[in-house]
Amino acid sequence: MTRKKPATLSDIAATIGVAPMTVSRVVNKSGYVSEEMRERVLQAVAEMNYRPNGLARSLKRQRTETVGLVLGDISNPYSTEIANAVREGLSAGGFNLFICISEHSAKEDIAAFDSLVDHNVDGIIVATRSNKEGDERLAGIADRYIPVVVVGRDFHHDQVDSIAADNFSGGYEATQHLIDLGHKRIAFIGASFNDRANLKRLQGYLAALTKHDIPIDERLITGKKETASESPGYSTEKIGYEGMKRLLSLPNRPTAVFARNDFTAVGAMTAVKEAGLAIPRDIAVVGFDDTPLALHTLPPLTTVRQPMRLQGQLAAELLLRRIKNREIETENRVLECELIVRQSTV
Amino acid sequence: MTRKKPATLSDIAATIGVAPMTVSRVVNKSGYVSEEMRERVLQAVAEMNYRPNGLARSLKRQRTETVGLVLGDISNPYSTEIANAVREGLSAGGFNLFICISEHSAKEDIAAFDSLVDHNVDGIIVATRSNKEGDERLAGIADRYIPVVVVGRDFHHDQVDSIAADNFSGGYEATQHLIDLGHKRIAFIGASFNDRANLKRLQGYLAALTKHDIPIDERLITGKKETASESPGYSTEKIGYEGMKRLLSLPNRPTAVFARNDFTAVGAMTAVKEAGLAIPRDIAVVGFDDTPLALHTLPPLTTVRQPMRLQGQLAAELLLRRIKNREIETENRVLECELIVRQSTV
DNA sequence: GCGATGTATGTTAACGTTAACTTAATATCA
DNA sequence: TGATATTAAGTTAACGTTAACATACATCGC
Repeated sequence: MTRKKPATLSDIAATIGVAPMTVSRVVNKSGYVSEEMRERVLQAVAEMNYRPNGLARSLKRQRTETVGLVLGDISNPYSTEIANAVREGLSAGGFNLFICISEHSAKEDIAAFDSLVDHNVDGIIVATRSNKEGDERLAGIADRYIPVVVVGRDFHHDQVDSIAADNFSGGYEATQHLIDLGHKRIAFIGASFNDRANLKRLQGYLAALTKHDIPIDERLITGKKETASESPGYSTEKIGYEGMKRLLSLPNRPTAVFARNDFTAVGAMTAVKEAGLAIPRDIAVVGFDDTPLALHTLPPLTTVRQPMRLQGQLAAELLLRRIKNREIETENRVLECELIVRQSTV
Repeated sequence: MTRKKPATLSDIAATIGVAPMTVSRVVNKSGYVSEEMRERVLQAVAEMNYRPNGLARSLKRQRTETVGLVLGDISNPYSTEIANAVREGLSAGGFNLFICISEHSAKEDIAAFDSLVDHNVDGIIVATRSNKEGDERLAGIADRYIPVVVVGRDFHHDQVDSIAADNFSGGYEATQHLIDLGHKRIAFIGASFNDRANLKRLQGYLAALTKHDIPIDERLITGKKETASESPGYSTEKIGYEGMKRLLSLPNRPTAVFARNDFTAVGAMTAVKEAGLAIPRDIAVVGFDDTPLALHTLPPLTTVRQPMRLQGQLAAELLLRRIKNREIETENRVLECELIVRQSTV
C-alpha cells in the first residue's frame, strides 16, 4: 500500500471544480459563499479527510496562534503549576501552548528559544534560571520585537515583562516566624548560588537574623556552590536529608531549620525523626512553596506559599497583551508570598 | 520607534547583491560556495540579525524536525520521567520536542493532536488516557501515515507502535508479596475505572487474591467510579488519606494495603500514623511507581518500580524509526515491573 | 432605467524558503 | 587539445495558503 499525500486545499478545489479561494472561504468561514457551495465544499473536505496545512497558513498569515513556554525542568511543582496556569490562560484566549524543557542547561535553553522562534510562535514565556548565553539570546529575540515574558528569571529588557515571587520577603518571614517562636540557632538547608530564587530566600533568611541581632553562623548554612547545571530540582529530599544529618552532628545543633523548599524539608524531617528527635519540640522545620505534600507530612509542614498559579496566569495575560500590542510599557511584577503556619513549627 | 520586520533571506541577498539561493547555500552549508562569498554572506547574516524562517523552510522541505508529546497532566512523576527521557532520545537524534498538556480531557486531547498536526510535527507520542473521541482522532491521524507512538495508552492501530508497563503483573507481585508475608485482609486504595493502568493494577491485585483463595471483599477496595475527566493525578495524597480513614473505620480492618501509587500510599501512611498505628506492624503499605519520595517516607516505602525512563526512551526510539521509514511492522512492547521491598512491609 | 449596494465567485501575487535545473568559468586528465 | 569534472554562481518554480483586487450578476430604491 502506497502512502498517499494529504489532500490540499487546491486538491479539494480541483475535485469539485472551483477556485481554491472558494474552498478557503468555506474553511475559514470568511467572505461570501452560497449555502449550496458551502455544503459541496464541506462534503469534499470531509470525504478527502482534509486538514489545512498550518505551516502554509501561518506563513501567509504571519501568526501561529501558538505560544512557547520554556521550563528548566518539568519535575517540579513550580514548573507544573506555572505550566498549567499558563495553559489555561492561553487556551481561554484561543492560543496553543508548546512547552520546551531545558534541563537547566544554557545550551538547551538557547536551543529551546531558537526552536520556538523558528516555529514562529507568537510569543515566549521563559521560566528558566538566568545564564549569560541564554540572556544574550533572549535579548536578541526581544530586540526583534518578539513578545517575551520572563517568570522568576532575573532578566531585564525594555521589551520584556517580568513576573516573580518575592522570595526575599518569603525567606524573611519564614525566619522571622522562627525567631518569634524563640529560636536562636536557625539553620538554612540547601543553599544554592546559581539559583536566583533560592539565593533570595537565603538573603531573606540572613536579613531576618541580622535584623534581630542573631549572629550568622556559616556552619548552619548547608548547601554547595554548584558551578553549572544542577540536579533535578525535584528529588531534593536527598539534599534535605544529608544537610540535616550534617547539622545534627554539629556540637551545638540548631533548634530550627528553614529549608529551600518543601521537598528539602521532607528530607530534613526524615533525618530528624531517624535521629529520634521530635518535630517541632526538638527541631522546628519550615519549608517553601506549599506543595500538596506539605499537608501530608507528619506533622504537617509550616511553609511559605508562593502564588504559583497566579504567576502563570499573569504570564499568560501579559504575553497576550503584548502580542496584541507591542508598543506598551513593560511591567515588572513582584508577587507577595504568604507564610502558612502548620504543626512543624508550633 | 517603529518595529522593523525581521530580515529575510532575500533581504540578505539583495543587500550584498547576490541571488537568494546563494545565501541559502551558505546558511545551509549545502552546495558550492566560494570561501570569499561565504564570508560576505555570513557577515551580512550577522549584521542583519538574520534567522531562517522555520515555517517557510518546513513548508518547502516538508519536515519540521520536531516531535510532539501529549501528556495528560504534567504534575506527575510518570509524565515527568517520560518527558525527560523522550526529550533526551529526540535531541540525540537532532529533533526538537514540543509538549502539550490535555488535563485528561478528551477535548483538550484532540486540541493537542490537532495543534501538533497543524504545526506539521514529524511525529507524535501520546501518553494520555484512552477516550473514545481521542482514539478516533488519533486513528484518523495514523491513517494519514503520520508517525504515532502511544505510551501506556490502550490504543491499537496498524500504523501505531505502543509501549506500556506491565501494570497487571506489577499489581500481582505487590499483592503476592503481601500474601507471602501472611496477610489475608489486603485492601486496595484508589481504584479508578477510567484509568487503564490503574485498572490493570487492580486486576493484578484481584488475580493474586483469587490465586491464593483469598475471598475478595469489596469493602476493602476504595476508590470511586469517576465518569469523566479527573483530578490532578499528583495530589492524590488526599485519596490515600481518605481511603485509609474509611478502611480504618471498618469493623474488621485490613492488615495491609496496596495503594494505586506512591502519593496515595503516602496519604494512607499519614492516616495510619494519625490513628496511632504502626507501619508495618499493624498495617503494611505498598505503593506503585517508586518515585523519589518512596525512599524518604518513614518507614521507606515498599513499591513497584515501573521503568518510566525506559518507556520514554523506547517511545523516542520507535518514533524516530517510524519517521525514517513508515513501512515497518508495528511493535507493541510490554515492559516488566519490579517489586522494591523496603521497610513499609517487612 | 440606472447607479448603488450586496452577494458570489475567480485571479493574482505573495508569505520565505529551497529542490532541481541551468549557465559559466575553471581545473583535470588521457 | 579536447572531453570531462569540478566549482560557483543564477533562474525557475513550487511548498499550501490567503489578502487584495477584479469580475459578474442580482437586488433595490428612486
